[in-house]
Amino acid sequence: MLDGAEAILRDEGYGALTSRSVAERIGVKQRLVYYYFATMDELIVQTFRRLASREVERLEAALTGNNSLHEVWDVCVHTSDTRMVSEFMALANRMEPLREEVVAYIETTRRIQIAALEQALGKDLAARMPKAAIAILATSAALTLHREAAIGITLGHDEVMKVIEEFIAHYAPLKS
Amino acid sequence: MLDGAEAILRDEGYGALTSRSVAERIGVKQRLVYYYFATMDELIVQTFRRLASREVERLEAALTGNNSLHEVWDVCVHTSDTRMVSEFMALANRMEPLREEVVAYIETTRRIQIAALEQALGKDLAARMPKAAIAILATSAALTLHREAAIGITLGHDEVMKVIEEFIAHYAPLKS
DNA sequence: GTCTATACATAGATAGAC
DNA sequence: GTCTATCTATGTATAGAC
Repeated sequence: MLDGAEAILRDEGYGALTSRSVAERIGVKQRLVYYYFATMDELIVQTFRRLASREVERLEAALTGNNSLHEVWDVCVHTSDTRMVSEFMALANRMEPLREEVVAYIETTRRIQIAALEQALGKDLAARMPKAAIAILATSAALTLHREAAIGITLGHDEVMKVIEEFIAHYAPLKS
Repeated sequence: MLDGAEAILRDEGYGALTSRSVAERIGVKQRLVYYYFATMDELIVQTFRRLASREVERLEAALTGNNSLHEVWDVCVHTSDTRMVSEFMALANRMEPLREEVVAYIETTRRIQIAALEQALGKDLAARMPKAAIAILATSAALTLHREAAIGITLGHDEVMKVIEEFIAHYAPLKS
């Protein structure tokens, strides 16, 4: 059921996420949704909770690697869940219980990204730029690229990816 | 009526934008919305069109100034419409006529931002970084800051604003 | 132009049989 | 656990009076 909810959010956005659409997606009747979840809000929160913990796990695993910065960046970019996080952020504006979880999730991922930068950059020259700023610049750009690509915009996309990847390659040369 | 639609999008998101909510907002009956607009989609497209042309005008005016980069950045940050552009992007995913207009709008604003960077940076060292990349990094971060602030996140916000403002101040010293 | 009234679809949620 | 059936609220959109 959570799988169905995720699929709908990813493919059609939260406007299409209804008890009926979830039920149809997984081949059961609408009533069953309310057997497992008291309200739609609860289904949404639990869907987010599962997605968020899965993402945090991926990021934490990437952080332990030998090339943590590359791996963390890879997780940030090659996730088809970017669209979903965007949907959850929109929902969070008017669902208090979800809001708290989204806030906690974003702060956690940001801290992991900052940790990866600190490991990679050390006391290098790049230390002039606060790690938090680099993390926000890079992840914001990744989000924008996904959102824009979804509606057919590509202007400048190659350039910004190149800049970020060269930055990473420069300050965190690959170890084997 | 367009004012009412904007207010709702800004305050409550597109999920709350209905013919009834617009009518109530401006103190008329729901039927009147369909006197002025054939469908809700048409109201949405026209609301976006007005907002977009207003933004483009502001950006173009900023571009002609003596400190164009500062002014363009100022327009990008000090617009309470960031939230709305976000809502329109979400809507564009499932409304073809709106999609085209949103694409055109974003490409236009990006070109203006790039023009401002070219004026300010000239053949400076910063030319190593493509202007399109700088534009995307900065505007994406501005969008993220607005969206996150709306749900109560501030982690790293001061740092990234400082980085961007110092970049601008460094490469485009203020002229009087 | 602005209104009352209403048709019709679909949303969330519940009752109760099997 | 899963179903059929249904209640109520709210959405888009239209008919037609004033």
